[in-house]
Amino acid sequence: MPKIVDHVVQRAKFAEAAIRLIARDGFEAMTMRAVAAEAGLSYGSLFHYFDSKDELLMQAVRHSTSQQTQRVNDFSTRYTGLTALKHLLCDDAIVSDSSRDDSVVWLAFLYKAALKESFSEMHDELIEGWLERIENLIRDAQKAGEVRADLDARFEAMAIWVYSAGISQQGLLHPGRLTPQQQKKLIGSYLDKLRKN
Amino acid sequence: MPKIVDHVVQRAKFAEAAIRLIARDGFEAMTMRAVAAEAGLSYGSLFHYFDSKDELLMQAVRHSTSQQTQRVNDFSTRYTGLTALKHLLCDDAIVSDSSRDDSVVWLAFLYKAALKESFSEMHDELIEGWLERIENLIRDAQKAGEVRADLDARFEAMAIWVYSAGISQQGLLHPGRLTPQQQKKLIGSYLDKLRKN
Amino acid sequence: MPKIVDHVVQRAKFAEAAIRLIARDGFEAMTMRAVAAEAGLSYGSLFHYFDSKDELLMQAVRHSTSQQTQRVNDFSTRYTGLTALKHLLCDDAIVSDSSRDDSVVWLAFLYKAALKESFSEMHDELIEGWLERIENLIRDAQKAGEVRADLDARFEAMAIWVYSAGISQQGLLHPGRLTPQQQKKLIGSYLDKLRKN
Amino acid sequence: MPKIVDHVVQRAKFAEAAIRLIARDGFEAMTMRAVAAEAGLSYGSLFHYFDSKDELLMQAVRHSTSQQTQRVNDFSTRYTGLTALKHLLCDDAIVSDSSRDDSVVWLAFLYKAALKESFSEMHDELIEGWLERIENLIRDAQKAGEVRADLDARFEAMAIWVYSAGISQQGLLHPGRLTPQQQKKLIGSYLDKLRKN
DNA sequence: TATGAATGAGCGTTCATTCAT
DNA sequence: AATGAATGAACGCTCATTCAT
Repeated sequence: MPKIVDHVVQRAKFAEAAIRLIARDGFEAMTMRAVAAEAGLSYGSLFHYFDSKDELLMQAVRHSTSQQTQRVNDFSTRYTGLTALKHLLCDDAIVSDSSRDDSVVWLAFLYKAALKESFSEMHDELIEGWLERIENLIRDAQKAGEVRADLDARFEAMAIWVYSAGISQQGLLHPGRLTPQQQKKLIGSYLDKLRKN
Repeated sequence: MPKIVDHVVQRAKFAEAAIRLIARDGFEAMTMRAVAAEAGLSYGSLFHYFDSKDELLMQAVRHSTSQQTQRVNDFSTRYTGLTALKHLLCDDAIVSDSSRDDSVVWLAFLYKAALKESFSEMHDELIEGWLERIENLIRDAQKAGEVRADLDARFEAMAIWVYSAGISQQGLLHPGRLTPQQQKKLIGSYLDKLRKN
Repeated sequence: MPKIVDHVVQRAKFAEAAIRLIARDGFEAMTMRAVAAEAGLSYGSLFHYFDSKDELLMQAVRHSTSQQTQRVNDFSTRYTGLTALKHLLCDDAIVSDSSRDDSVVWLAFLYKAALKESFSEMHDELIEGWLERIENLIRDAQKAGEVRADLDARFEAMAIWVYSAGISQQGLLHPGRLTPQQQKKLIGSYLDKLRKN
Repeated sequence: MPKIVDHVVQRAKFAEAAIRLIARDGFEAMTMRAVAAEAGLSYGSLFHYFDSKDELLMQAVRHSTSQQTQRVNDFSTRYTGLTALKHLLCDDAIVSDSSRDDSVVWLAFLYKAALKESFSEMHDELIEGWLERIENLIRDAQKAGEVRADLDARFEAMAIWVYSAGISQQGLLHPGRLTPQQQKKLIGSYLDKLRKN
């Protein structure tokens, strides 16, 4: 019988190592050798788990977004409507020290998505998931009377999404100018504009 | 004197070639040889005009933003206040086929700015210029009674900026989902929220 | 006892898989993993049956030549002298679609034999067997009065051998220019030159 | 002005180095680094002159065959008919120590030609040239009354070609069994069979 | 100044072989 | 015996940068 190993665990180790290295120097400057070393595993084994460097990036993105998703799900069970939306956006958009790594990985991924079909498709799917989630929360908030009923939920979801994408981007690039507090304020200010009266 | 003009012209040729190649395959995939070939100039001369590949990227960004600035200046002389702001944002944010190249270069630049001091500094300066411009237009609009006087112009400028950055990003990645029309609508919808009553 | 049969059967399975893969892309492009997959057996077990990739090639050659030998033996029991020789040569030299795989493996083996002692020795032994067989058939034919008695059987055997080696090689490389019919005609034409009057 | 170098000379240096290394260990075992070192030139420059390792092999084959062709041309101007043919074949087929390198390169090339279209095409063209040359010499010999007029020149050219290919192959693999003298004798013996009477 | 040849460190990836289970 | 995960040296190839002309 072969050595028994948990593929999921090994892939996660590599993905986490990749996230740290991408955050430090970018995806292109990250070498596969460095990933193996950072993960504390051998160079050769890296290629048992990932067919290519690009696939490793995809897994890194899945890893970091699934962690976010998990946190978001926690909020969803505790809050509803506009409050849930605020938590979702704050968790998603706000770039603090603790989430800087994920943000750089995300930016690397966006860059790839702008250039390569396979990444673009994955990006599409991820975004569609977020958009639906936001749209549904807006509808909930409309039903609960928190948000003006005349707004088009889909359109507002898109607006909220691009807004938080912008905040995330600028928060990453200018942590001094756009502190977490300011990011929260921007989001709060935007959501207030949706409120009934 | 004519030599200096030549120098500027050559740099512009290289910058334009770089923009096309970055838009096609990304900055890392762009080779210096390919830039020279695309520009129709010799390989060796490229290094007379740019000390490094990174410097060429910076010049490409300067080239593409200066063209935008020029267009924006045209609007500024013809319009004022909220109308000028709308033109500025539409020109800056909206990603159509014709501006896709510039948008990819900008994304490559953002990615670098997230990782490398020298790019980050340049990004800072560029953004600061845009922010001031937006802030001043908001103040003008407030003076003209177009925009509510109780709003903090600086804060709203920041909000507008991140919003348009998000639109630009998503417009690049999802030209199908976020068409130029929808981008305009998003901007218009946002500016409307600033209007008095 | 049944274990030994199994052993032989497994080796044959691997050898046949190797033959198919070598014929497709060459020995160097053939990976041990691919052999195991093609054979439908596990990767690790391959190394229980063969100490190295080179040994697998040797076994592949043995496998394909032993099949030829078997066919040749059939002819030997049914025919004698020049007729047997003709059958032997046609079976050995002629490259049809069905024997292309074996021919590529043989070429890979020749190439190795030109470079590596261990392969060269094996090649020597195989050739020596063929040469003796041919020589004996020529002698038989001489005794039977089919072939001129003044010819040196050993020398003619060598000539026949290199001739058929050349046909085999060119038949493999130019199936269009050197069809099975033409190959047969070349062999027939040559053997005719040995005939008494 | 750039450094002035003779591309043809540089390519020849690399090709000769490649020929020596292929003859020693085979094409697959030959590394590009070793070629550069053997040629006394830098590793990087190798790729200015050859886009790939396969292209280097092609050039090595062209280099070694063009040398042969040159020698053959010398014979052609000095001899005619059967005598010229004998010189052509002896030069082409006979594997002595001095031509062993070329023969191994040729075998490596044959192996590639059996597997890869681009090599196969090049092989085709080379062979066609040789076949025509042989055919013409046979016709000349027929006109001169040296060779029986009833023979099909094209068919006999093919026969001679495969015969000499076989001799070359076996001469390479068994220099002990098939010495240059024996090779000459085989060729002479074959040509005698074509002679009138 | 202009040119393109030269350089070599460094990359992603491969893969025969080993070995723990 | 059987399995497939682990290993790491080695490969072809790239390319920014340097430099001789």
